[in-house]
Amino acid sequence: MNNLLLLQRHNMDQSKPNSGAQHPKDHRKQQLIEATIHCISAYGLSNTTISRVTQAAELSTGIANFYFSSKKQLLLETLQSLSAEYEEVIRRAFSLSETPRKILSNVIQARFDPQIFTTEKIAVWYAFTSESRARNEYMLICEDKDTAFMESLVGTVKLLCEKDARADLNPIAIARALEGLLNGYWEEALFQPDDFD
Amino acid sequence: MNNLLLLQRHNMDQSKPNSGAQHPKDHRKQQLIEATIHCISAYGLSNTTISRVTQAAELSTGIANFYFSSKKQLLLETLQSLSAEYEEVIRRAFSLSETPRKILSNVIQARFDPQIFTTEKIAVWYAFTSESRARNEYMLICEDKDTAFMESLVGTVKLLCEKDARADLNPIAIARALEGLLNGYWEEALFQPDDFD
DNA sequence: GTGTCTACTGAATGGGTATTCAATTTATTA
DNA sequence: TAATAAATTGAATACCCATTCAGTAGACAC
Repeated sequence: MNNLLLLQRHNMDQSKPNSGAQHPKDHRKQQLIEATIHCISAYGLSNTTISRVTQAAELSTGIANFYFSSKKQLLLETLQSLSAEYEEVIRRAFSLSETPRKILSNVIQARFDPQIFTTEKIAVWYAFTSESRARNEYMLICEDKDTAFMESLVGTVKLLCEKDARADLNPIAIARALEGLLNGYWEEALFQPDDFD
Repeated sequence: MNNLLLLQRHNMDQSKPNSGAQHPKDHRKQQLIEATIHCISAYGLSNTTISRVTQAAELSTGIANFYFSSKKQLLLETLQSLSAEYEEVIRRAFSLSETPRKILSNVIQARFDPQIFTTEKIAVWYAFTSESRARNEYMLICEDKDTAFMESLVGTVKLLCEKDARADLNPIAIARALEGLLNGYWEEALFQPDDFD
């Protein structure tokens, strides 16, 4: 209980520097979303319960339905949060407007950015991807994650090929192989937690 | 009910040609495993219930616990069945002992073999992969699937590089990129059911 | 101090689901 | 055909879990 109160205070305090952009309410939501990511990773989507999530967040059972209309909504917002974070990291890497070669390098780096390249988060992506056939809301988000990245990647590779006057190379195939390679490293992280570049 | 009886007879009849290797019991198990694959693909692992599985198999509720000690066991054997099938298809492609180039081509073909390259089965692989962090039994099988394939792939690519006297190429990197490319097509199948080579 | 508002709690509720098992149907044997 | 064994059923059981809501605790106003 003492921990709980400390945690609340701590969160409240943190909310002040963030001007008005982030309400105190959002802190609790974010806290629950993070606990959800942890639980999906640790127990799997099928064994992620409200009770486990709220326990991981060191809050009471009822809190989840106080901040989210339902468990379904909590899961959806968890995926949305993950997606927004991913897109932000990748977008930033692209927006550093330098040479195509540098952009490509930055994007590859970005895929290993500790903010998104986490065993936990990768496990959660897999979980939602696998359920996306059953849930259209998931499908749209998961699909977006890949296509947005791929389109930008193809564009950059195309620029690089033109710059180097390598018309013999197929930018789409190269971008695909690169994306596949990166996904391969992501998947590997799932099986071997101790993993390097 | 009529359908059910026809199905049973049908299965029994089929069991006879298979000598003693496959007991009649195995038919029911296989039938339930196939229904499980369908349900995981259609509803997701978290919404796959015994009731749904048995309904999909057009059998009674109790049957699952008659052939499998528990739901957990049914899921595990479903994954094992999928894994055995995958390995068999890939192994066959490798064992056709021809030139490295031909082997490589066969292996790539094999990854699109209709026996394993099915939207349903790919969705199920994703589902189990995502839960593998939580369940060690899943982890071992999912990991095996990838490493066994990769090792053989690296070996073949290495042969190919030597044969063509291309010491400048890195076989491991090439094999990884190829595997990534193939996985990319698999993932795409999840989102775009109408998909070609 | 009293009152009110907001954030939060956690026991209680209700719906769902895995599992059991006595009864029934089907196959096998005498 | 009758008797016995094996396979299958599905209602009953017991458990789990999402959701609710009456109640508690702290913050702030007066």
